[in-house]
Amino acid sequence: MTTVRSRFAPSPTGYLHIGGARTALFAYLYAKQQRGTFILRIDDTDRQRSTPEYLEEVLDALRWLGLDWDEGPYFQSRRYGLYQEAADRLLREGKAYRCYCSAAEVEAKRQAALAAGRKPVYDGTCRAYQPPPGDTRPFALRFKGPKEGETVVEDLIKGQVVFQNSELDDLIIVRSDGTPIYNFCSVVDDTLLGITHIVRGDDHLANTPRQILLFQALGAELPGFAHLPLILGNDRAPLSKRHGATAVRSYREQGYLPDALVNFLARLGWAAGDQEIFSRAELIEKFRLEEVGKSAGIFNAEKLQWLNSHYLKERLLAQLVQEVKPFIVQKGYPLPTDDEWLARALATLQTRAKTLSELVELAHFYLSDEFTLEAKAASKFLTPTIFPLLRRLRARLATVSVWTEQEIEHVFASVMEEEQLKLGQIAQPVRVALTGGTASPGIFEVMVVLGKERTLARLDRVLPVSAASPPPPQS
RNA sequence: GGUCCCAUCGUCUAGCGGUUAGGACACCGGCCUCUCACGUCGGUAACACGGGUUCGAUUCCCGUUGGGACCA
Repeated sequence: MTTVRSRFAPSPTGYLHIGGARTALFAYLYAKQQRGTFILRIDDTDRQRSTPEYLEEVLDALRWLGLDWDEGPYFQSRRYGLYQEAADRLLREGKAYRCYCSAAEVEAKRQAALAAGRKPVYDGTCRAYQPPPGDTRPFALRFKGPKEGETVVEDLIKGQVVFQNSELDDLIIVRSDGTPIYNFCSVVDDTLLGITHIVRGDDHLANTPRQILLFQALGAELPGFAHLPLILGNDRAPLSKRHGATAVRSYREQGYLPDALVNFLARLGWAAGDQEIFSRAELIEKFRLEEVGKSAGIFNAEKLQWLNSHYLKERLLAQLVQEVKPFIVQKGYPLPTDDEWLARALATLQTRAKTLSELVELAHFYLSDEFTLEAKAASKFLTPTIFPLLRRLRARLATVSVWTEQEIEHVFASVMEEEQLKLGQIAQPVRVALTGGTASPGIFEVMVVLGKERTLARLDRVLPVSAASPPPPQS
C-alpha cells in the first residue's frame, strides 16, 4: 500500500479565500487521516499576477489555520525545464503535435462555430499537418488525444463520471510563446511529485478527462480524484467579494479563531452524524473524503459566528489574553500591563462576545475611563431622584476594606433593605454609571474588576453638585 | 451552444426502500436572572416537479424544471 500524498496548489494571485482554505483543509485532513504527506505547491505560472506579497499572504493564512504542509512549497515558476522536457517527450513520441494556428485564428473559428451553433472545439487543422522543413512560423504544442472511446473519472466524491473522447478537443500544452499551460504543468508536477490524490474544487472536473489522458500519455499512474463542490454566497452564486469578506485574512482581522473557521469549513459539505463541534484531532480521525456531499453549499456567516463564540467560551483565559491584545492595540486602547487583571476582565465578557474584536468593544469600560454614557440609559436611570441613593451607596462602598464580590454584595443588600428596593432598581443606575450602558456583566464582578478606586470615581462622576468635577459627557 | 456536475427545513446537514423525516445555525416563546449574555426547556419550518420500478419511495431509474462548472 502506497502512502497517500495529497497537495494543495494555490496561485499566489490574491489572498487565500474561504473556498481555497476549505480545499486546503480537506486535502490536509485526508493526508493526515491516511497518515500520508500533505504537500504545498505554488502554481505561479501566471507571472503577471503572481506576487511575493500574495505568496506570503497565502502561506501566512495557511499557517494561521494550522494547515502545516509536510513538503514544499514547490514553485512551478522554477520548474519550467521539467515541463519543457515533458512536452518534448510527448512531441518525440508522437503524442503531441505542432499547431501553427494562431490564437486569433482559433478564436475566430471558435466564435464562428458558436455562432453557427456548432461545438466550439478545435477543428484539428494541424493534427495531420506536416510542416515543411524550415518552417519558422511560431507554433503551439497540442496534445494529440484519442478521438474514440471514453475517459472515465473515478471521483471519490462525485462517483464515476464518463466523458466521450470525441467531445474532447486537442489541448494546447505549450503556447506559441513557449510557456506551458496550467493544465499541463499541473499534470507534470502531480506526476513528478508522486501525488496520489488530487483534492480540488469541482470547477476542475470538466478538465479532468483531458488531464487523465495526459497522465496516461506521460506513462504515469493515475492519481485518485476528489472534486469538492463550490461554496456559494446567499444568492447561490459562487462566493465572491461582493458577498462580503472572502479572504481568510479578513476573518482573522475580524477576530475569528482559526479553530472556529476550520470547524466551520469542515462542516460545510461534510458531516459525521449529528456532531457539530470537532477538535482538530477529531477531524483528522473522523473525516472521510468519500462522505463529502456532492452539492454546493452556501456560506452561512451566522453559523460561523456561533462556532466562534463557542470556541471563545472554551478558550483558556491565558491564551485569550494574548490573542486579544492586537485587537486592543488596533482599537486604540492602552494595553493593560497586568495580564492577570486583563484575564479577569475578559472572563466577565467571555460568554458575551462572538469575536475577539467584539470582545474588545465590550471591554471598553475596563480599558478606558473615558467613555461616554449612553444618552438613553442615562436619562432613564441617572435621574435626580436616584442621586441620594447612589450617594448613600457610594459612602458605604467607600468603607469596604476587602473589595470582593461578597463584601460589595453585603453593601448592596443593606442599602436595598433600608430603602426597600429590589436589586434591579439599584443595579441598573450603578451599571450605567460604571459601564456607560444598560448591558454588562454582573454588576458585582464589574466592580471587582474595576477596583474600588475606579468604581468610586465613576460613581462620583455621575453625581452632580458636591463634586467639583463637571458632569460626564453623554453621547 | 456543447459536455459535465448538482437538488431534504431560510442555511449547514442526517437519512443509504417501511422513520411521528433527526440534529445544528438562525428565528419565535418559557425558565434562569441585577441588565445583557451563557445555559436550559419547547415551538415554527424541508424531501423541486412528473413519470416509472416496487407490496411500499426522501431513498433506485428516466425525464422536466431550476442552479452551477468547463470549453488555451
